[in-house]
Amino acid sequence: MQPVACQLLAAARARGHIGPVFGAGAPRDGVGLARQRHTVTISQVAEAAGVARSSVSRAFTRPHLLRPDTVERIKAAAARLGYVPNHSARALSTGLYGNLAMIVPDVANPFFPPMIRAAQDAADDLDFCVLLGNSNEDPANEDRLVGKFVAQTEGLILASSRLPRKRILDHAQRRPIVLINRDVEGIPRVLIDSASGVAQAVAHLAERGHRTIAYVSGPASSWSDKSRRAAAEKAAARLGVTLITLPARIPSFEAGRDVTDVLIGTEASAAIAFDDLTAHGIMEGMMAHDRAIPGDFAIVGCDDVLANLTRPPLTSISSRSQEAGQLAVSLLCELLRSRSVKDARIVLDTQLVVRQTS
Amino acid sequence: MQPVACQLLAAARARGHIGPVFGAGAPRDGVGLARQRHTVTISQVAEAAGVARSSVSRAFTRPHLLRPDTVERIKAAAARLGYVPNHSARALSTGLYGNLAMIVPDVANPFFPPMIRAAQDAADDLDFCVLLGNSNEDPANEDRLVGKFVAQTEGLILASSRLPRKRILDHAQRRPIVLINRDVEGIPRVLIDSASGVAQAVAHLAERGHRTIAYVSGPASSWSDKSRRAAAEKAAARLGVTLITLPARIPSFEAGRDVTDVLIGTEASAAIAFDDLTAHGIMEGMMAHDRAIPGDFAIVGCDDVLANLTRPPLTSISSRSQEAGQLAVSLLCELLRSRSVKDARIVLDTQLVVRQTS
DNA sequence: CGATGCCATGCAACCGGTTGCATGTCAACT
DNA sequence: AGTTGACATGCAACCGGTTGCATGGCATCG
Repeated sequence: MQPVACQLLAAARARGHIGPVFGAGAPRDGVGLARQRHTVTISQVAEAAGVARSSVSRAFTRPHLLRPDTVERIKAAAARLGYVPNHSARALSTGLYGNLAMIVPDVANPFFPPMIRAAQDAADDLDFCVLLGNSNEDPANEDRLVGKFVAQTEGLILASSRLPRKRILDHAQRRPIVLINRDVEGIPRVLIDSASGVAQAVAHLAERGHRTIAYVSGPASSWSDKSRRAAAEKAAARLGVTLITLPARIPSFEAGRDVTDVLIGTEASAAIAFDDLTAHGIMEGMMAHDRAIPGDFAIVGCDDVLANLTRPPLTSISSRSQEAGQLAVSLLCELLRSRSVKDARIVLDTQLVVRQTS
Repeated sequence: MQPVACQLLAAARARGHIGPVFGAGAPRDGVGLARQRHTVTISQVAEAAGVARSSVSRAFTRPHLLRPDTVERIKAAAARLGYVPNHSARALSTGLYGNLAMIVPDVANPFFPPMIRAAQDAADDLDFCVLLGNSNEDPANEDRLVGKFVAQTEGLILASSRLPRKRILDHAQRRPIVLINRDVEGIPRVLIDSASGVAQAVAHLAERGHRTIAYVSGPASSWSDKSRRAAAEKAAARLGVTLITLPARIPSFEAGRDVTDVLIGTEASAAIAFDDLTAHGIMEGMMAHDRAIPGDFAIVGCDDVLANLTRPPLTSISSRSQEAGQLAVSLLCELLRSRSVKDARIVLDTQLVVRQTS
């Protein structure tokens, strides 16, 4: 690392944890953030334009109440002075923040960025700002983030929430919440029903002659994982093939690679993984053990985030994460308008995308 | 799509664009967002605890000013009522928002998520919330987002900003700004110096006997692109190899694949691409034309976001996006503390990572 | 020409915390 | 016992917009 960088980081570390800058019950002594330099306020614009403060306010929020030339004059003065409305003041008096929050387990997991993007674009269309949180797959952390965000957002979107049901219900009582890939009755939710795709995958593998199939699972608290596993078991039972389940804690390339050793010791000749990352790890693991894919071992991923990136291209189950992100925002707005669509449950079904690993 | 989803989206569309909910100069008539249900305020806690409002405030922000048992009593009352401090009110009176904003060209471009995550984790440590923006590679949009965010953040991080220099300087005058991968004098910046890696790549390719090398460029307004191209030209000149440059507008798999047709018509036997996505597109394009990689054509990517995902694994130039994200936050905090580190310029050098496409 | 009413604007209270200053209490010290 | 001062708490102004109500001007109508 460059010396400057080191120095700065060291300085930051040394001082950084003096105390939080903000947050519920946080003392702010000794942090010494410089207060924002004096900004232009509505009063200064009023004075410059020779009108009352309220007229300036109206010029921006309800211009039809003022004479057009007055609006013009005020806006000109505002522009000249570089006036920007103070968000907090406005939020305080209107009770509206203009913010939404979105919390995901891991921003860097390729499943989420497209979803985040879609949600953000949708929010942006409605002129909301998006606060993004990263729970790091940790319920306690997720809970903390919700606490941080509720104080400045109209509502929250929790994607693949790892929170206990009870906590979600608690939070939902304070602020509108929409869930993605988590099924809690009474809370509006958008579910990507990978179960349908998983069932297709099992059928597909059975058809190719596989008699024992492994399901390599994901996070225990994940609704998606539960639903995928259940679908796999059900389909297997119906088709008379054996299904075994292997755990792979946090979904990642490494987790998949590590589980391969166990996988090789089983009867399974094919695996369905919780997600594409895990599947890819298994692919590499198998190849490292000189197993040909799909000749010796077939693999199906989930969420289809890698598509043709792998060699051979990975068979996977389509995900509709972008639609989910967008719908979650729509749903949240609906919820904000009328507190009535309480129990929406939108299900997006999925398809098996056959490529060359199966 | 499911009927429910359709219906909801239709409803959202129909109503959605009545007008923005918030924002500078946005009328809020007719939107009809329900005001947040009545929340517990400091006054209610004060009454419940039998103290003045100011004491409640102090119990949370400077408890050492109060007798311990009073603090206890107040906190108990607050907890019982479910009091949560109002973020806006606090921000209004202190002038501190506790928010940072980060704007990137494209959240879904795999280069950014790790950087976003690192920045977010760093901000979280300092108890800041992060507002995320997606400029969609569009300067006008980026400008608009800055405008939306300044009103509620202490400072902004612009990653790979596409804004004209002038605009950046303007914005920096209102709010502290830190840049990532954009070099504007007077604005603190963190630069991932891919030039060093690009030079290594050219040398590496020259050594393998390539006499003509193509540089497939990225966005014209990108600092990274300019610096990579310059480094490639300089290294080529020094080593006596010919360098040709081909444009590929927005970095993506498709752009890379599309440029292949042109590439094949040139003398080049190797290419360095603006990023890994483009490189991957070129790989596929070449394979579609029955060119072997690296036998017939060598390819080097940049940013190393795909690593061993491709077949054969892509030679690339390491990026240090996570460090960059983290450093940007440190730098911004530094800037907030003392308005003095005005002209920091942190450079992170990079390395060629040789895999199997070269 | 005076009454009527609409329209444009101003006034002042309010949103919910924070904070400088004033006040009151009590212990310690002369 | 009286003075001093530290400490705990209350009071009220303030942060910067928003908004219900009051006011004054002007055009319209009878």
